[in-house]
Amino acid sequence: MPELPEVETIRRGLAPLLSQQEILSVAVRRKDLRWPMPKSELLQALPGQVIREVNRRGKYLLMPIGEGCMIIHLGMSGVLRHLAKDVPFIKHDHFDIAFKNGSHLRLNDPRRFGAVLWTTEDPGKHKLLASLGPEPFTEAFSPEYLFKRSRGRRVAIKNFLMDSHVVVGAGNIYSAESLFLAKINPLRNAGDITRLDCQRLVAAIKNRLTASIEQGGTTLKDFRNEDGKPGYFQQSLNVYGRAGEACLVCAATIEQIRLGGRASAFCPKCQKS
DNA sequence: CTGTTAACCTGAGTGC
DNA sequence: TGCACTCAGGTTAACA
Repeated sequence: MPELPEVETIRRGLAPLLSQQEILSVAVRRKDLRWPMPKSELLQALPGQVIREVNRRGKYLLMPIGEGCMIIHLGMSGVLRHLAKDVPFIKHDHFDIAFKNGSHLRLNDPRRFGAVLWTTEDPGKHKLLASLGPEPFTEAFSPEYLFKRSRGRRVAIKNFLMDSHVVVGAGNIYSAESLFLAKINPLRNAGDITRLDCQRLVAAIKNRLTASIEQGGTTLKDFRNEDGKPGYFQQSLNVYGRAGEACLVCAATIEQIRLGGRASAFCPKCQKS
């Protein structure tokens, strides 16, 4: 479900709500999501502590607590909500933190592709985070970086952009939307992208991610922020989910193909090459 | 190392 | 109603 803008939306919403709130208790309601949840560590380490910050690395939320750091990933269907008071558990509520002030932080994840992890080391050194590519809003994600990184690669540019080891945060929606804005065909070989293409692409990715964050993310079906509210960026989508409809720029019919197993929509006229 | 595919899982939608 | 099938915002692991 969530790509970078949705995770960032949740991060910004949660940060002020959780600051200064002392943790009363923790509920780990099943053994594992994508990976086992470290139940005994969480139950031992969290109560009595405060979530000092809510940070983000790619699509991972990082919450330093006491001597360690909780890492949460929402997978495809995860929803992390802040509940002002006690609310009964519903189906697929897998993890819950109760605060002393009566509020809760609760993770619901039907498909269970998400994760709740715990580390006492630098979270950046965690196995899952250590090899991630640069954050899209940093200078490290530059046209030159993308150009060098893509040399010799024969994967389609869309799959290349969706690889979190190249750049974090661009999933199926925003890779497609960014390629549209940059006027690049998603089928192009990554290795054939020119320096000029890289300039356009890097600018397009930063632009689309920023615009979506400003709209509170994209709600296709079930994305909700920490407060239970949907995002509005779906109104700004140009190609994702619009196969068969008219391009908003040139009126050509949006096409859809499958790339790396994912539906990939593009405008055959605006994105010829 | 590169590239491709299957796998993890539930739920919603579609067609018969 | 029910069944079979497809698809969905992510990412890793296994394979050629």
